[in-house]
Amino acid sequence: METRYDPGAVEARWQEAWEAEGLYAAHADDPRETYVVAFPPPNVTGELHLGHALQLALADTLVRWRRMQDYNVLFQPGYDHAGISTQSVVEKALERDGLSRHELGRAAFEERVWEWLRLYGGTIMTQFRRMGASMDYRRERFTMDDAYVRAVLQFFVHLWNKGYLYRDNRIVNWCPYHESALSDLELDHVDTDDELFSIRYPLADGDGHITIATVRPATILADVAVAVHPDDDRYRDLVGREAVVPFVERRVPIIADERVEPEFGTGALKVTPGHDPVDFEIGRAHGLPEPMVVRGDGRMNDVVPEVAGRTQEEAGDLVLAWCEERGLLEKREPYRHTVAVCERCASRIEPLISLQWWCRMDELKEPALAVLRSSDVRYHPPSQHRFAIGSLENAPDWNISRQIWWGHQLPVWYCPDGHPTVAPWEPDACAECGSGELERDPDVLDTWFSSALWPFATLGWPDDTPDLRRYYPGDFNITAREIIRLWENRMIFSGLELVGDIPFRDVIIHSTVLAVDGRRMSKSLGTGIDPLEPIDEYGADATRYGLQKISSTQDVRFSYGAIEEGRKLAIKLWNVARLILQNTEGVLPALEPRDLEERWILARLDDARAELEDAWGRFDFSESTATLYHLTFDDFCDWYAEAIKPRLYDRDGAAIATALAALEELLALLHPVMPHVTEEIWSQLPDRASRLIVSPWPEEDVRFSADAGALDRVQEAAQIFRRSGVQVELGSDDERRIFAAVVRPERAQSDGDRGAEIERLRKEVARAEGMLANERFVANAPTDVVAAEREKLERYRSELAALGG
RNA sequence: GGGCGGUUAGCUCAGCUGGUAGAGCGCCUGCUUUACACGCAGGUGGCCGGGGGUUCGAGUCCCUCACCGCCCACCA
Repeated sequence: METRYDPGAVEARWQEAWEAEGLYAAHADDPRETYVVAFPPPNVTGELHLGHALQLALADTLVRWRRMQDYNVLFQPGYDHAGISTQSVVEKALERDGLSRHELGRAAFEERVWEWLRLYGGTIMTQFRRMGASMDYRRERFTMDDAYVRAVLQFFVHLWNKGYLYRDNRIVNWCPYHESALSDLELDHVDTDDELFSIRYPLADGDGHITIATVRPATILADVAVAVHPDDDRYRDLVGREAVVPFVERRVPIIADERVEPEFGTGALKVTPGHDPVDFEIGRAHGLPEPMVVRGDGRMNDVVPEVAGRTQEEAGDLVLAWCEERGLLEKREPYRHTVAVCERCASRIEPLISLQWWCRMDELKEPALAVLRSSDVRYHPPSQHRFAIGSLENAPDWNISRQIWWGHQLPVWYCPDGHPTVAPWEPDACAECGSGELERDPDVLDTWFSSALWPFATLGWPDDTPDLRRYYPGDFNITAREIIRLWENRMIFSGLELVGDIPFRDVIIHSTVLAVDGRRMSKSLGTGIDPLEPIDEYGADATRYGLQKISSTQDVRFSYGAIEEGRKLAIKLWNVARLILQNTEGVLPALEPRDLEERWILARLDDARAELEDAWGRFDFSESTATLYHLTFDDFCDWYAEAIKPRLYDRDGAAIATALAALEELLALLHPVMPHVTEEIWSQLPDRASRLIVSPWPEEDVRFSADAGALDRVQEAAQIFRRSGVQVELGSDDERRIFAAVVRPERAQSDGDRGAEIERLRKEVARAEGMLANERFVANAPTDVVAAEREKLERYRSELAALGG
């Protein structure tokens, strides 16, 4: 065995070996109970970031634990085509060659994306392997696989047949560069210096005016109303009258709406439903028209001929000049505010009205709400469960169409009269008028539309496959908090709708890893950390351990300290294995554990196994890492290994046999978290080390932490040591100290320590006496609490007596 | 503005159903020759954010205030 542990070499070797041996392979005909994880497919163009690393560390630990418990585990990897994200990456690559997708055309562009993916896509799977993720890599799935595309289109057809889909004009976040609608999550918000203009709209009947404020004077051309707050006394008598929009000189109503913020500007809002989300809502509520003056490329359309084709700045200047000439420009002032921009290209978002496909949520969400309310599907932690229910209850209709090229093109064809025909493949004729002239809808589906099918489309749905029958529903899913509404809830309702069952029972919402200074990790802030750095520096095992240790709370600061601790743990394990293995020679006879420390460590390992099962069952990784750390350092290395060292040197057969068995068990418990180092050590153990023990539990079983009777026996032993002048401390269940007293009598305390111990016991006795003397305590506290206190007092007194205090 | 979470040792954080505080790192002291200095033994260090309440008893439950953060929605 190497003197020093070198994670890099060991990890690379085992990752290769495991996969070559097919250890991760899942088989539908394997009769053992299944354990299935629906793991978030990363973007196909993505690279490993801390979110992935954390998800992998947690999921892979659970998966390995169950695999060791003889489950038929399915841990399936895959990629998401990530529509806008991928398209943007490829477009940027094209730009470097001086090309745009519009020059290429749709078909050629799609071919470029595929080509790009063949060349550069998929690096993240290599990085998953470096984390030691035990996925069945042969089963890699992609949301653009032929089979998957079929599932997506089938989903659309299904929703259409159920009457859930409709088309409607809605205001969308429009990126003028990508010429596409963006979801709210594809936006960044940046502080921007603008100008705020106060402009007078003359009243149509008679004198006077009403002054509005705007930063986008060009959109004045599309105004259809002026709105004020219904409780705003300043304008109360103006409501119901009309104002004249400058430049276009159109008469528009003055209306009252609660969405107007009276405090802002003059308290009067120009209503532009075509170019502002709030205005759109107001417009809909008041039945206003929805004209638009800005085109998809951000320039002015020809609705107002004077500005046709101009930029918004130019058009705005013309409008302002017009107002100024007529004395309508009341004020212009610097104004700093946040502006939504495209997160890919930083273009300023243009709210535009666009004809979109929508999915009604009212009926679809009910079954999902039912399984959440009944906790058939549970989010962890519970606060996220409540959040998931709340956000599903309030889920608005789902905009499922996107105006980009990379993705699943809508399975909708239009005849010249505009009748839509929905079919999973190209129909021969319009379903409504029979026309054979059909043109496919150019839009593609929202990326999350296909993601919603992930747990079952990856198993072959819509076909009734052996995989689907065997591995659905799954066990758990793990993801980040902000994905709940986008993905989790949608997987649940689509699983119920299409397959008739929940996709998984548990959803683990892991902590958000913040930068060391407590801010969010982001590339733009320069606060991001590449998980490959700690993997290179400390090893994958250490990184897995460190990430789990810090994964308990909602937000957690990244810390190398936790990973450093993981490295220490791996090294410690390595060294204690060296101690045992270096002193093991030849074939050993099967032996019984003989001495107290041997039975003690086996008991500890047994208890630890139960503790881990409990902690992992509750997805409490903070507790599981703490258990493993203390088991290894304190119990196994500091006490047990130190105690048996002399007998190992003497080649004591029983000591060696037990040590090997105990080591093997320790490795098994650590393996789910630190697979590489444990596997490396395990591979060097003599065959079937655990079989060296005939019976780990002799009749005179001593299980300190589990068995109160055993504690009594240890107490007796301790009394004997005391009589021979050895000081021991019997805390209520401080087994390590008992153990120390029993097996290491040479560590007797000095007289000074003894004085301190007497002092401590006196304080304890005084405290217990005080509590028991308190009549209200005795009367009101639960009887077992009082009894426990009496017991403690008894014990402290006897220990004090034994010390001569 | 809405939702959620945090505030415990110098730092990063544990503290399960209430019984007067723990870990790792750091720091201090002492230990280097048959696993490990990437180590061992021991030690220093905390009015558990402020205030109020419930209780015999509150880091733990309730209310409130103050900061900090995350997510979502955002003022034309």
